Amino acid sequence: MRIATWNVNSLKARLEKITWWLDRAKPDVLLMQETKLADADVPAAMFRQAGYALVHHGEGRWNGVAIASRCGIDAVVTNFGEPLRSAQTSDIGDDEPLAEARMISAECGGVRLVCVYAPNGRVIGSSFYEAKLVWFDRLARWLNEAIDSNAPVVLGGDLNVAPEDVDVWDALACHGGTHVSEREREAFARLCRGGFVDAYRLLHSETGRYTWWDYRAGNFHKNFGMRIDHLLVSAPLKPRVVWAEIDREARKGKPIPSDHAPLVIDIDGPGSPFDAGWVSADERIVGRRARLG
DNA sequence: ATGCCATACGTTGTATGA
Repeated sequence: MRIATWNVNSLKARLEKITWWLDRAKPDVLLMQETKLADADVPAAMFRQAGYALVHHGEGRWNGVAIASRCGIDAVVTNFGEPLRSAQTSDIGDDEPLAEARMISAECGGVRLVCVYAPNGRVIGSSFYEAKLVWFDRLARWLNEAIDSNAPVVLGGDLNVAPEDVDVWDALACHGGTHVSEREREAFARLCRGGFVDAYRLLHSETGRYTWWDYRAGNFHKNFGMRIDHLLVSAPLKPRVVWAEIDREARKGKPIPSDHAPLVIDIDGPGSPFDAGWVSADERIVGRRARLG
């Protein structure tokens, strides 16, 4: 079983790229974030033609999460099982980050998938940063209450946290910003203490592997990125993960790609092979010298 | 990176992203 996650940065703008990628990587389940669509506007026909059922949880302009599956979709949960209330709703408290479409979950082929898009945080110490941490609290609470960690579960998506310094291109340059702060990393670590393990790091110890690169300043070409998209697996799945890769090829070329690349894992057996397009360690060093020089 | 690119919404600009 092949499971993938991809922040598509607009499902509408990425239709052609996604169609290409479904045929390329042939995932059984694809978790998507930043669809930027209302539920009524999802391109269900495209996914159906490609052989996938689609469930979506969106609000329109921002955020939006979806799961495409070709091995069934059952028991769908959105927004931690609560109604999506707008920020204008008067009874919503500061500790109730329910106004944004950032979570959808479903059971596909015997695995419970939890697809999330964590808030960005913007600036450390800002209200957005605090809201990000509150959102992680809410996620941890829902996992604790609603999820059996002794069952096969995959928690995946854009978590907007680089768990370790090796997960960013330059730890010094990133220091003081969001995605790498102690409190954000603690929120990530708490998920792992709750029984989940970072499936990519199970199989890859190398540095220089990222899932996001800024569109600007040639950052992709220089491999100045961050590993902020993750697939965390519950304990029963840990010994069943046989392969993991970040598809750097999907971040290239025309039409314009998302600024994130898909992350893929195979459970039990290998899926359809593809070349993820990673350069050698030596080439990465050349890129680094070019910046420092 | 100080927002250099990209998205949506909407209209000659604003909000957001990580």
